[in-house]
Amino acid sequence: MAGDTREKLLDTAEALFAERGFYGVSIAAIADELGLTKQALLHHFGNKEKLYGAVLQRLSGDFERELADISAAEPDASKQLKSYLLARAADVLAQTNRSQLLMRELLDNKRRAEAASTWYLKPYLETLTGMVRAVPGWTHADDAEAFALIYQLLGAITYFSVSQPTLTGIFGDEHLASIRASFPGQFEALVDAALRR
Amino acid sequence: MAGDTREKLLDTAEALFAERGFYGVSIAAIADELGLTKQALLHHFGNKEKLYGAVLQRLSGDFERELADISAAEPDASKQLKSYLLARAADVLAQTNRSQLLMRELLDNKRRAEAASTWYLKPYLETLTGMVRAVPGWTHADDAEAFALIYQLLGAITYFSVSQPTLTGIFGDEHLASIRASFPGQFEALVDAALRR
DNA sequence: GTTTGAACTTACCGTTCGGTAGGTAAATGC
DNA sequence: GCATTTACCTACCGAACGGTAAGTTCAAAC
Repeated sequence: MAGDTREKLLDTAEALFAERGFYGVSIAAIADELGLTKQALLHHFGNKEKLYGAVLQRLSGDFERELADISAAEPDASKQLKSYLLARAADVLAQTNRSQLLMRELLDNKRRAEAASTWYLKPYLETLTGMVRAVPGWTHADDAEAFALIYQLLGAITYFSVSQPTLTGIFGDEHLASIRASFPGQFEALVDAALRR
Repeated sequence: MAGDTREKLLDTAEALFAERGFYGVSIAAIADELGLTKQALLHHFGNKEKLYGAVLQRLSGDFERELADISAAEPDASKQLKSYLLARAADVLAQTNRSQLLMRELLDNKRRAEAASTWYLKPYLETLTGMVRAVPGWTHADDAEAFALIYQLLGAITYFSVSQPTLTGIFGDEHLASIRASFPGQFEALVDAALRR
């Protein structure tokens, strides 16, 4: 299978899994969206679980690459962390798909057999906690403290991202737009406040 | 149907919906867990969607009641907010079920027909933003700013809560226990830092 | 110019899904 | 004491599910 064919299949599968969840999408539905039969998809990925795994694996690769890029571009570890978090906040507001997919995976993976599929998060999280301990005032924090901080900040972003569709229903487009507009500034203030201790 | 029978049915349905999601649970599976046939469940709730709706409605009632209790017990609005957030953090770490269910609902409700089922969050969220504006330094914040703050703090809690099963897989029980232990303190520091501006 | 293998296809299969129809047995109302 | 309602049950139904089997088509390899 050509590389860009594969990308196209994964794009569609990723979008649908994000929107409806693993159990909410059939392979036939994904194939339909692509103009194929479900057997064509099964031919390429073996079964539904493997297709889902391929989607997650690509996502995790992109994730780590993004983090590595920022690490390479910015020597100051404290600024690395801050700029990474702000970049993620901006990214996640613009495109909610991947946040939703990751959130679904957090909710579901305990039940799926190959839990291995999510352990890829470990190096990513460890890189982040390493960055925390490079921040002045946090050099003596233990693993648990650094991790709790990271998770609280990632949570602040992700939760909002995931909620956006619902918030449109609750508040309407205009009000949500103004909330969105004030989000990055608020979040930056939160990051600054959290890191300064 | 007797009140406590209904509670028992809703308890089981809530636990399973939280664990597997709407599409991941069949009414037969819920009924099995209760020692009934699926037709008995359908008799009580009409259809699957209505059963799910009843679960959400009960949850939202409990939610608002909890918030009202704290408002009644504590006159200082600033302390109300803080103690509510800390109480939720403690609550959510102890029992992850309801966080998971709400998260799933955030992810799915856009697709389900009766979006009305989640708008119940609106008064709850408005009460919270009202509390924010009673905090010194936040009296002149606009709706959007207050809301963004609330969501960032709720997100910090909820994301961690939802992630716990996965984190056990990544880090093991012992390390997760130490993260859990440091979480409330970290979160209190985050709340203090966020409110002080 | 034949072989091979990838990219699909149609045709199924067994299972499970949500939901309906129609019944029974026990409690409740009058 | 009879009628009605409630709480279940068994027996189905059509549709959709994930997956297998067995081709067909077609381009590249040798």
